[in-house]
Amino acid sequence: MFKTPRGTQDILPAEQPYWDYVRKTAARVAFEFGYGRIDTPMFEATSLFQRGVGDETDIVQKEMYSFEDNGGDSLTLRPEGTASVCRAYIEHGMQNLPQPVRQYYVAPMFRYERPQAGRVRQHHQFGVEAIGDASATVDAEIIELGFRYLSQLGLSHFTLRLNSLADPEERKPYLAMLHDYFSRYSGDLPKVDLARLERAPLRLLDSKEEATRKIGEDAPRALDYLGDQSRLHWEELTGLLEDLKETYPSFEYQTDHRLVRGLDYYNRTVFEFEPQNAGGQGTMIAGGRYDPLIEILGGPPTPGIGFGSGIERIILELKAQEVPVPQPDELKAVIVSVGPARNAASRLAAELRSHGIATVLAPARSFKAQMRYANQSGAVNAVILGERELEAGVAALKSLRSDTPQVEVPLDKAAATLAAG
RNA sequence: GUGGGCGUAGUGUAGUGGUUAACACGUCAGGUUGUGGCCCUGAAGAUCGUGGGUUCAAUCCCCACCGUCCACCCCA
Repeated sequence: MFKTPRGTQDILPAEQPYWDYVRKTAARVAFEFGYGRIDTPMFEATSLFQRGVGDETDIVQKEMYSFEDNGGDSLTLRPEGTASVCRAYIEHGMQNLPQPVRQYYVAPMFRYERPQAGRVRQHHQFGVEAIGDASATVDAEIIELGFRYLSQLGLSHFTLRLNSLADPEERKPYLAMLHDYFSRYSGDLPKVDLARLERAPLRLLDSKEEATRKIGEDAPRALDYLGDQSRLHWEELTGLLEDLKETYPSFEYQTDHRLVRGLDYYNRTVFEFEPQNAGGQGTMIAGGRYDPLIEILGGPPTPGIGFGSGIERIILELKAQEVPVPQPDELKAVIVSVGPARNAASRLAAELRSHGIATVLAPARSFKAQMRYANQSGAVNAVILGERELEAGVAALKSLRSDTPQVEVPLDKAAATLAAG
């Protein structure tokens, strides 16, 4: 028997209210901040991600769905959204638009990973990108957007962590210092982290190993190695975030020098929103500034900042916090009909639908079975159309939700009566 | 990629080294002739994840693989 490929899932009708709710909320909040929707292809040139995400990252090294098409081009199912949006920015000359260019997307992403809670091979992200403005105002705007998104969804009990990774030229000496620092404790480091020390020293800072965390508490902090520009940027940002507390009484953030990033293109501001009782894969929003990226991709030097938010994880959290989500519009009418009235029933169904009344025909079974069907369908009304009604030119309307008595209405009044009720 | 838990009808579970694998929910039908919900009766639905092995005999024991869940890794 066929099954969904590993790490993928069908989103069945019963789940759709959550998806509708999240997508609509995302679109509304993006709109409120002046972000326009962008859709990019689901696959791109493989080299876009190699260059943009970083050749050395795990995503590119071992998680991409890459294939060669019949023309011999190497293509890759996008593992993240930022590279594509930046490619579009360059390709369509968006530097000629008023800056910054604000765009958002809701789209599936693909990574060959081992599935677990909050991690699948096809996941969906709501992402926003503001390209073309280096000022801290935009950093604050993006963070506010993320906060508002979560708040509007009805989520609470989440935290915002914030850090600066400095600019690339400032990071080099910092990384060297970090490496030296941890090397001094190499005897006390667990195996996993010893391996990481050479590969990605920053990663030691957010290690889950107790021993490493302890050592990491006194490790050199990127924030202490910011250059003048980066420092000014940081101070402006934290100032703006303090102001945000005036607008949003529940807004909080904490700077956390252990917050780092796996993707290469980030500089300066990085941030994450996560649930307070986060399990393994809890991060709901992760973002940051990526000033070097556009140039890396062959565009003019152009700053940018954005975030990605995993919809599957948001939905997990909506369920965990028991946030009620709007249910789809209800089915209004099930037409129950027998024998010679079935044709008239079809015509009546078309008539009701043309008035925007959701209508289904009960299956051609016994009368009793049709009534049962109507009851189980969850519809508001049964519309009964039998020989007697047909002769009288009426339909019998019976409420399935209450015990109000059944009424007969002329066929041409049925739509109006149902719409009113 | 590493480690651990788990794989029995659509769903949730029970069960046993040996004849027709059980229960609940769900589905379908019927309970007299045109009225649902409750109730009653019946039916359909499972190669007991797959492939090997042990055994006279395996759904049950062993191994491998696959899948799933969880943690690591990584990340949204």
